[in-house]
Amino acid sequence: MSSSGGRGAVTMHDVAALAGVSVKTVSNVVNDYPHIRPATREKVQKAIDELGYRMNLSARSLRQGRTGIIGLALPELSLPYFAELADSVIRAAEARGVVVLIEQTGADRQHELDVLTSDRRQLTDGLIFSPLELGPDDADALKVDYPLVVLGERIFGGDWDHVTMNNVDAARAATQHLIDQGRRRIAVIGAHAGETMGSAALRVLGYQAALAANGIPLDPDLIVEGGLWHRATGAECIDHLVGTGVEFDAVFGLNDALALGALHALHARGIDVPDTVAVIGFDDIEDAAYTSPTLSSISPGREQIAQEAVDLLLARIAGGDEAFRRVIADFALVPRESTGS
Amino acid sequence: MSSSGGRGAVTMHDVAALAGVSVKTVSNVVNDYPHIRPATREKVQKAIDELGYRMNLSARSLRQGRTGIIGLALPELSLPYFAELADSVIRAAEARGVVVLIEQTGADRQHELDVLTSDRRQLTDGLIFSPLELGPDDADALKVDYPLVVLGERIFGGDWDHVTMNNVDAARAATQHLIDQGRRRIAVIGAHAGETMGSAALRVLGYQAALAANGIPLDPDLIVEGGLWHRATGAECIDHLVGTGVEFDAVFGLNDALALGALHALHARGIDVPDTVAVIGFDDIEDAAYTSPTLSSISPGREQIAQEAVDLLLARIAGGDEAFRRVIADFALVPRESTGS
DNA sequence: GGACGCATGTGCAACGTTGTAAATCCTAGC
DNA sequence: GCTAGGATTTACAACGTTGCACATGCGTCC
Repeated sequence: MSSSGGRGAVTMHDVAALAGVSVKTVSNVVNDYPHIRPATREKVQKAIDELGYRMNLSARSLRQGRTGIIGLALPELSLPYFAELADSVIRAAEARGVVVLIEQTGADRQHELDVLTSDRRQLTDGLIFSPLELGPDDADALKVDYPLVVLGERIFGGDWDHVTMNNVDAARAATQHLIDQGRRRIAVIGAHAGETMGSAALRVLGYQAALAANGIPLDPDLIVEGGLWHRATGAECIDHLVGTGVEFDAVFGLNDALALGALHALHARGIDVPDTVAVIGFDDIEDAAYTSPTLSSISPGREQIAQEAVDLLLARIAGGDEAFRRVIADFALVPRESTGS
Repeated sequence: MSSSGGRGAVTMHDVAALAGVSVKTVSNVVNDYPHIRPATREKVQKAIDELGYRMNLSARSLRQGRTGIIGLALPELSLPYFAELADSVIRAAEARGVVVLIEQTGADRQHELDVLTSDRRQLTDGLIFSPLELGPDDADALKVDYPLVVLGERIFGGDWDHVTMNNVDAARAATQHLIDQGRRRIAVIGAHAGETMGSAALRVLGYQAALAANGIPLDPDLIVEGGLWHRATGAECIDHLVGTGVEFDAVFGLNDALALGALHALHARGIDVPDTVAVIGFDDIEDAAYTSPTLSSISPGREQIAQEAVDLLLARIAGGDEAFRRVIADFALVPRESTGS
């Protein structure tokens, strides 16, 4: 009856007493120590089952200096890309026997800094960190004394493991796709002025490279600023573009949320997608396949990113090799209706 | 320089030694024990700062029997409703000084049962559980010996706290809204045959009530089954409806994902929304405001649900009152373009 | 026949913190 | 100056587990 749970205080001592062995033997059984006679193992297992024993993880953590918890710090779960990323990270972690503590930074720089030194780091064996606001100037803050894996592009070349994607090439592919459809006046929305690093800057770089490779002149009026990559921002960018009267026949949203906001705003103004304006996004969130029209996008290999990140972190936690690694995930162009496919 | 972090082993003993007090005094300072001389407190604080001391939370947990972590079990984060719910729960928890461990059940019954008895329950002080597949027969499994707050409708009247919404009334309001727009052939998508409990059954009940109240006959052909409430299912439901040739001028998606899938499928078939077919969803996910056309929905008071759930759980963890409570969150109709607003 | 070596099981201490109860310090009251 | 009584501080044990070093048991090799 007593069920399990933990509150109810059945410890290794109880199991040991019932099985007639020492506490340490129970510990050995639980931890799959190899040298145990089958009979003993069975006896102990029976006692465990009978009492509904569950390991006290706090005690184990105290003793081992490990919690079996990894942290995942990201901007916010209500952004679909990060929700899907979290989903993948949790699955990957579960497959490897650890659990995930999620912290939201709200894309606030101070909050991102805080997360690195929070008391909670003491509760996790390591951190997978996806910063949005930290820049090269904050590199020092990332020199932490616990295992850290950084996702994304904001800060290069520090002493930590890094999982990223080739933003430049991916953005170039997205832009090239628009060009292949015959578009020449391609707007980019969500740019971050003044940044030379980070996803925004790199993706704009890829955009420029594609234009250059096709001999299309760069029109600064087609590059629209947009701080937060939310749907609302995407809509505002379109409003801005239309407001300035600049001509455009395609929109490259630096992420899908921006592109979705753009779709929305274009639709509201009666501008046909893709006939009048083609739209492509970046991230390939689940939504992209269900909008009207469906949204072309760049699939960033989210699953791969999540798994690599967890693997790198666990390797770092386990100790061993010293070299910090950079993993670059694969991307793929996913053409859909919004670019006429 | 040594920064903080925790790996690096500075304990209360170190602080005590540096400050020239006992370990317990350090503990007292850290825990804001009232009777400490200001001079002592200052001395200790200085030592703490100097050494960059951080409390070892595993040790504290072991000693106190509490971890400061609460669990949140939900189907999957890639479903926008649950991502947004998780966002709200994490915020609410943070405001109250606890952190959240998320477990995904994948909407699998066995996985939902496992989560209740998992070793991880030992790591959390309590659980907020949003089951999708458990039914009344599983009520016994929910009789656990740790603090539990159940979200949603699947299982009523057990010995646990419950945060829910009035699904029947909300569904009735959604249906009534469609009727108010002059619709009479209203399809429902995502129904679960044979269930008498759970969101699906209750929302269908509200749908039926609205029809009855307006003297509209119930046509079973307009009630379309749909197990998983994903976008893909919503699209399939529309395909099914169209396939059977049954006439309809409105669709009530039992959640927004279904409704979004329906919008998609209707668009693909060239059926105009809302002129030919009006569509309403349920959950009011962020997406609903950005689709084309924007999606009318029922806002379930997600923020309120999250806060109440965390508050109930923390109250239960703190002990105290014995009576199990049921909180019913408010809902609101949010009319948008998809119903002609 | 004795010793060696591996398989198996055990006792003890320690992980870092906090509850308890008791020690010590002060200040006011006489 | 002396003492009661609250304010402060402290020593000790215990939370449940595991690493370590060691004890025991047993088959095998010379």
